[in-house]
Amino acid sequence: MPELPEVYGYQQYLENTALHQKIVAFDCRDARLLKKPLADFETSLIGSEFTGTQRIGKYLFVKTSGKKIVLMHFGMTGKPTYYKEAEDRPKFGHIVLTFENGFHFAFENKRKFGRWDLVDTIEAYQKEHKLSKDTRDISLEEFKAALRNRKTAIKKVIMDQSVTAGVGNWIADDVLYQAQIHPEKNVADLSEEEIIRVYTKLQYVIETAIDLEAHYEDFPEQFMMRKRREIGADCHYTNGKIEKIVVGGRSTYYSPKWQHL
DNA sequence: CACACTGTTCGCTC
DNA sequence: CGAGCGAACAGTGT
Repeated sequence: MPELPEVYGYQQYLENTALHQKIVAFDCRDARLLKKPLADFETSLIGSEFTGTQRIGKYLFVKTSGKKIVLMHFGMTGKPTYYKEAEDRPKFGHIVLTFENGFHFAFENKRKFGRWDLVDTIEAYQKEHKLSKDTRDISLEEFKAALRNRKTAIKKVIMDQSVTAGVGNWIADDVLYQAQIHPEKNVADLSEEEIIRVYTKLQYVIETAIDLEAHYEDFPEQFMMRKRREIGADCHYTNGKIEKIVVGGRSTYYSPKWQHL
């Protein structure tokens, strides 16, 4: 599920449920979800509180009253759930915190691609992992600079978290559909005007998704989100059909009549 | 049964 | 060193 708009929602959810409460227990069923030893999480979290959040793309940093910042990455199938009764623990709630008031915060992760890490500073993490600025915060000039010297398909480049943080497979397809650019078009062959169009639609698609709380079925009809999983759907802009190809190893939906190479 | 999947990371080549 | 590429990771859903 999570691209930038979903993680934006998870951030709001966490802020509205889990801040400023003493953590009394930390339970993790599968240590593969933890990038640091379990004992480090226990030491850092038990007795502390979450105090605030900062999100960069799909990376959610949760500040604590202790020394460490918790980094939550939801992978492909993650989401948070706040609940009261122990028996309501979600089936895939592999990491669960318990607060002093008895409520729990679960990190659901069906496919176990999600991760929790402990970091000292967000800036250091960002630098070390070459994580770009959040897509909503990147300027046109910064975006242009990040594209310079790249020589591969535009879709791969906008999905690169070191170029702009937050774009995933679905958003990328919609951005290029709205910008009328073929997903396999080489970045080096894009005109200045096309780059501006990509930047503008990147902001547009993400703001639309945030406004609609990432409920893609509620998107206006002209969005590619509405056509996914429906091969051969009608293109909104032409009398052509939507086709599915593979770009950078990911399923890619586009309209050949609308998006030319 | 076979295949697809909203993401990241690693190892390899150039 | 850094870009590009493909595989690997894990488990569920169809």
